[in-house]
Amino acid sequence: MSAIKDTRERIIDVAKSRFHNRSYADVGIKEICDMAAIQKGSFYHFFPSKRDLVLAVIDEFAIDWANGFVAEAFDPSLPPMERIDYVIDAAYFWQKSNKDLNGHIPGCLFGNLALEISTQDDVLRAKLNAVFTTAKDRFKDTLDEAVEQGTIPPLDSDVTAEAMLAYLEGMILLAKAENDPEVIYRLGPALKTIRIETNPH
Amino acid sequence: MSAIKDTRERIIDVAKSRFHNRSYADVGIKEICDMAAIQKGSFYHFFPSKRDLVLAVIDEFAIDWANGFVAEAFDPSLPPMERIDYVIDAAYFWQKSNKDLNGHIPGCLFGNLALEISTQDDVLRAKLNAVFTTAKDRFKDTLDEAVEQGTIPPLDSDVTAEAMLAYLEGMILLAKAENDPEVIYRLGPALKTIRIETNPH
DNA sequence: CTTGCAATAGACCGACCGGTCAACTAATAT
DNA sequence: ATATTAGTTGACCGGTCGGTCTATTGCAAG
Repeated sequence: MSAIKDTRERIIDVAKSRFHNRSYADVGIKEICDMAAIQKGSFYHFFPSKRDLVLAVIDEFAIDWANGFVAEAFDPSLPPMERIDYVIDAAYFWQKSNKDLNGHIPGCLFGNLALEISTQDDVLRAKLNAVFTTAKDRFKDTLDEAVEQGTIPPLDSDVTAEAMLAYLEGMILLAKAENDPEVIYRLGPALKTIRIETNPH
Repeated sequence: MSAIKDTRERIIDVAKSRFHNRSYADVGIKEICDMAAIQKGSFYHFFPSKRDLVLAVIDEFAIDWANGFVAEAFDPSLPPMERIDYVIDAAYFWQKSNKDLNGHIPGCLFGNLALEISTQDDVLRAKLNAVFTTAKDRFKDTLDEAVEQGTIPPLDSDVTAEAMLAYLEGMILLAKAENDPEVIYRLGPALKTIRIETNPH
């Protein structure tokens, strides 16, 4: 209601962009407090620990993502396989605009965190994994629909969806290493050609 | 020559496995010194900074890798496309054996570091990117050979090679998030089906 | 034997880390 | 009007961070 955003929300906003553009370990509580213009006491009033903050950040970002370009890209009014092209476009523009703003490709927050802390915190790892599973399911639904409509031959939609997600994350990883969003445009077209056949047994 | 390894080498060995299994930020100089059974003075005699250490670790690991399973997988005596299957096998066994040892999939050191520090250190980023370029070239040579032998139709071997590398890194990322090497087996078969056509213009 | 330098030891540094705490203020419910 | 609680302040904590420095050792060349 007020012009000044809720403190908790402000903390998460600040942390979200910083974790995304740098890393979990590199961003300290002090910095987050300064940028959110609050004191440490307030921070620890809302979050018992830094770990609880990143948990909340993952939740919030997953919601942003689902309501943002994922909702657009997986628009049911588009033909199924066109949605997948849309995912590439969305990823490209997102990374590119971020680079234009601050000179660097941030990559995917979930991918970044997964590689940084999966071996160190199993709860965090499981949470990230759940986000990936949700993303995979969007691909799977799309593939199932495409098969139903006869756009593509039947396949193992679940595993193919996972493969597509892997490819997407891999592209973003290489784009980040090269600091060049064009990688996504260059490699993007292959995304919808990935296929894993149904395993007969 | 001596039974006790050279100090510098011991530092790198210790750092290599720790950076790989945890993260750059999470592993401190003190810990590395303790595990290598040396004092800080010795460490800073060989490395001006932690950053210089990780630079050296990347070099060493790239050599290990090239001489290790990369050399095996891209064995010229194998039919080209079989080499690509071998890459999957090698990645699977490497991740699996590491999990059996310490309970966690470490992922790819280069991918881990790329996502952790690409936005924070451009020199490190460029070095990691160079490692990826080298890896891509192995795929490219293999594809060119396959085309030459008529095993596969002509394609854009350079971009396809990059796409294969992206997919490989993406698989490993998801496997780490799931902490399950089977992801690599499940998704692996699609690697050699990735194709990007030559762009006519 | 001595000179010189690479290698090592280990105490030390200021800065910063995540986190705590007691005191205070503002809003709300009765 | 009062009691209760949510929110906030900012000083403070022990520990660890990457890194420095001086002193000492071991070895090798002259």
